[in-house]
Amino acid sequence: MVMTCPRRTKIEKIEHLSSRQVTFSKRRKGLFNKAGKFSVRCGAEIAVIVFSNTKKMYQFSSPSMEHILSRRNRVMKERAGGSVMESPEKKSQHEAPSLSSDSLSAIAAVLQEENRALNLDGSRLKGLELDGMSLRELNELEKQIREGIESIEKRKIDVENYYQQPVYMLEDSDRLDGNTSNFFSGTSSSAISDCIESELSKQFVDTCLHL
Amino acid sequence: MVMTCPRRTKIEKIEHLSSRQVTFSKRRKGLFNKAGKFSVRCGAEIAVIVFSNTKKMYQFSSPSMEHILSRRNRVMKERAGGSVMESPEKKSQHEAPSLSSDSLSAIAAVLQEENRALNLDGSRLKGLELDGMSLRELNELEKQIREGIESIEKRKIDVENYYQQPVYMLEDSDRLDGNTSNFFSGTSSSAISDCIESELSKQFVDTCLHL
DNA sequence: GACTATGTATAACC
DNA sequence: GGTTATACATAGTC
Repeated sequence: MVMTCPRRTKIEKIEHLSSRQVTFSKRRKGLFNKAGKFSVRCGAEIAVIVFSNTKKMYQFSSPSMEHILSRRNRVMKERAGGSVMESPEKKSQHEAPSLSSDSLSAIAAVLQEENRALNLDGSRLKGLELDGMSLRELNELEKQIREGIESIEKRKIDVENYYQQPVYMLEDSDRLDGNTSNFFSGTSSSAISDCIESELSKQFVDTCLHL
Repeated sequence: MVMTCPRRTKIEKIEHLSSRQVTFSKRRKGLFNKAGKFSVRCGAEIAVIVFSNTKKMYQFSSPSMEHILSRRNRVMKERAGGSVMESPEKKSQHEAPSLSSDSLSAIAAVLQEENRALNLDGSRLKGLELDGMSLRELNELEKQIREGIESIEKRKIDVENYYQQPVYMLEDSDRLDGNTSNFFSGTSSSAISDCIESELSKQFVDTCLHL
């Protein structure tokens, strides 16, 4: 019988390199596992990004990483907008100032990155570019797609009924449809797109950029 | 003496709303705490982003979130660049010429529109924003999605077989397991994006965005 | 990489 | 929000 145990309560960097590396692997696995259970059990969306000492990157996310990061971008943009417009006169919008070349290029760059992410998301929903996805991610993707099919089938029935029914049924049909998009209500483009639309100040652009 | 215990091994969504919310808080705290200790003990950089059912966002990160996300962007960028079949000349690119404000606005506008379209595409593949689609279009969409599922199922089988490979494959398998998307097929969105990519790459993407 | 003694997280109760 | 019985994670050893 061996005296094997984690007796240390001290949270400090592990000195010995090799044992630090093995601990890294174990804890990473544990953390990702915990994150996964958390997301399932609480219906939450979770993303975890880890960089090891050896510069290697690992990531876990419950829906896709791109999805969560873009959702975060949206939130950050809202917050930035809220805090920037904190002045009492926030209703009185300034005349949209033209953006500097720097801001524009920054925006273009971010848009480009968002495009890349959106493209990847879209491709994967079509079953393309699946390289590098874990089994877990694939299952998640498949689940999402199957939910999508259900919505589409429902919608098809609605549309069929629409053709077969007098006009006064239209409203109900639309209501039903409105309920269909329950989870992602705010699917209006992206944070950065909005950014351009409202032509916000350079200050805000900088906020956007600290993704 | 009460029989209080977490006897459930089943990992499924908690039914009751209020208990799900309290569990969310507890688990979130636990996860963040664990992430923090992990980062200290292993000298790793960690970022965690959580969205609750109630749409609230929480985040934890060991250095700053911005630092980690920008580091991730850099990695993704490298991977995308690495897997793209680059023409030999492409390495010796021209000195990025600075673009006029006007051209940048135009580029941004195009990107924005592209973004909008991509967003809509993605949403529809998820069964959202189906308003205004004809029956024929819906059928087309469904067909595409079903093809996607087939690819994914095939891919899942591949990945499963991958896991069953002998030990010498383990290193790669571990990377897959860690959800590390090791190679990103860097298919740029479109001709326009490609064009912009070359124009912007050095000057803006690298400099401004730290991609 | 498996084992296991011990530490830690947490689900149901108050 | 505190407590506690149990499930789970993990550090050290083989």
